Amino acid sequence: MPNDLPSSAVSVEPISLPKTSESETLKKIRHTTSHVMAMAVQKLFPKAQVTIGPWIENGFYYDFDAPDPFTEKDLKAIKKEMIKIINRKLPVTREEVPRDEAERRIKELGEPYKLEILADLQDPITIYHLGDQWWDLCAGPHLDNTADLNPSAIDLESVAGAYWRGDETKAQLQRIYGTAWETPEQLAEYKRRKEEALRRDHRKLGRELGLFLFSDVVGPGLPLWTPKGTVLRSTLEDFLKQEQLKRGYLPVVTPHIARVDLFKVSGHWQNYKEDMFPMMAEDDAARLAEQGFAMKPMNCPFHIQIYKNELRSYRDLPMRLSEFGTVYRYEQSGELGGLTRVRGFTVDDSHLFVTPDQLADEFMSVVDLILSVFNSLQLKNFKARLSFRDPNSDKYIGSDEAWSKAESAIQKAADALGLNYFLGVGEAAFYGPKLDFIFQDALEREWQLGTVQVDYNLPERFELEYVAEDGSRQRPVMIHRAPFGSLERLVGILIEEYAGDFPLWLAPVQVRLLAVTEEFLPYAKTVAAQMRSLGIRVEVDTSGERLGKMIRNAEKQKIPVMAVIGAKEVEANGLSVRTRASGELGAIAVADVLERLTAAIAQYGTF
RNA sequence: GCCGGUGUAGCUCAGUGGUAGAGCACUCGAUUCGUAAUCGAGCGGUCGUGAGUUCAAAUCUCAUCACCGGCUCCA
Repeated sequence: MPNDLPSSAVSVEPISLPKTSESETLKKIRHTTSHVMAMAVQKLFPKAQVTIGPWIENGFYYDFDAPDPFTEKDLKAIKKEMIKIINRKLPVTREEVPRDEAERRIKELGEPYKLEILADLQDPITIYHLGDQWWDLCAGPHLDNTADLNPSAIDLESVAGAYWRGDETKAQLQRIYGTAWETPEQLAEYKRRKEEALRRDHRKLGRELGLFLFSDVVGPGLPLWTPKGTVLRSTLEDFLKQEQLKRGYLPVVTPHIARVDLFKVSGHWQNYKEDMFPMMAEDDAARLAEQGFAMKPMNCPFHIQIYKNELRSYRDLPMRLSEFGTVYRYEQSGELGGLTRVRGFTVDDSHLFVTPDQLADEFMSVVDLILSVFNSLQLKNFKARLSFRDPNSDKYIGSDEAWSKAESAIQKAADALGLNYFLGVGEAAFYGPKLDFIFQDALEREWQLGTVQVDYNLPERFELEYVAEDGSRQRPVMIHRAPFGSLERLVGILIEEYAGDFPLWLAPVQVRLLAVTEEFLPYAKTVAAQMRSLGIRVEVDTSGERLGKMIRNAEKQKIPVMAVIGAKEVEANGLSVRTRASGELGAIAVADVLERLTAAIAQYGTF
């Protein structure tokens, strides 16, 4: 990397930025700051009603019900008011009050949301006061005095709409996000890291590295893949296809659309219609009769048709049908973003049809595959979530019995594998529970990639069967699974994980050849042809620029291996190799470079 | 879909009512060069789109589209 810092820059103690959950001090600071902010807001906007204002990992927020939405301009005034409050050195005092007393006081203030919160609180009810000016229901903990806050370590970041109790059908509140630290240096470091994260943003890198694009004319959420981006995608596809071949998966191909009737049988039409593109019908009569075609939001109903094509024997099972199937989901406009949330994406989908006896083993071998895929991709930071249904919701198909069976099958397998998981109630698919693998992007937002799902319901709805050993007809169980989740989301996460610096085997361009002057271009082209014939992705820089500029350009494109060619190299039939990771390696014979490159690529290693 | 913000050249951005700018990229010319930017010239924008206000709109107003940060939802 170019070193823009003065070389005299001394190394300083790195500033640590703990998460709120890791620091009692930060918990206090952020609780108290959020109260100070709420007090400031109510001073400036007396009609604003308070609701909740918790700390979050990097700061805090507070939700208000305000007659007019806050704008970013309001934040400045609020911050100013907060500083005044801090400077008044108000003591923060805790008070325990009986429930009816709390109720009386809240009614006196006229804060309906607080009343709702109170109803859910366990005794004892605690109130925190800022001097005698303002109080809020709160479990604490808090600082002792507003003067313990450092105004230079506090910042208000953004405003957003948020629904009361996270429920779309309830009132929309105005949320203000802020952050607060022990020292101004920590705040500065926090902001610096946020900017750094922006540099890893896959949307920015995707454009800079020329991997994918969006076109207003094509439509939102519909990525277009450039030649380089397509190399990435297909390298990932090929990698997984090979892994799956080793494990007995059978590739299939199915169309992008199907009759609506198919989705009625599967339940998508009833339970997933909101997420589907509108039906295509020949005319209004057909539309009314719901006789039309729909883009597929999932691949399962199609694979099921292939299963059903013949009478299956227990000897055929497990049957593992796999497809990189592109699906279309009509996501709400505000949910779209980069490659992590799109409207058309490719699922590395497989559906395993198994006997009940095979379920546990198959499930575990799927998880094994998923973990080995993550390992090959050097993805280490993920969480496993058991995504079960919400018992109070009616958005699921199938019997309670089928659900309990599926959920306990997943939990048992996860336990047997020693997976460190957490429970996500209400996160299940409409047809069955899942084991999901969750990753973070550069901005610490969470995204689900890999998933395994156990499904007793679709086999029921499609009346799937196999002939058992005793000649009886039995119902198979389905496992839906996708290690990548979707190619689009995976590539988005990988770009940010690697900061665009792809490992050699994945890099869209693996080698760039740089001729010191144009007279060495013919030699460069000969070497390039040799590399290409070995399957190495190589480019020759024909720009005629100076070497320094060509290296700079290759570095900016994050090409892992550069090879410089001048008189010495031509003379010795060699290459002067420079890698992004290690810099100049000196002169190496062409034959050796070829051998080392092919070996490194084959082993997912580095040059 | 909802709340807030942003749309000026391929990219990054300046320009707040009076004749559209810079750097990089691109093209051409000169230079033939040894490990992160050679020099010069040129090309390039109905200022997201559509209405409106005004003698005059990139700039003010409204609508609309897209993107960004959240909420909801999700691979």
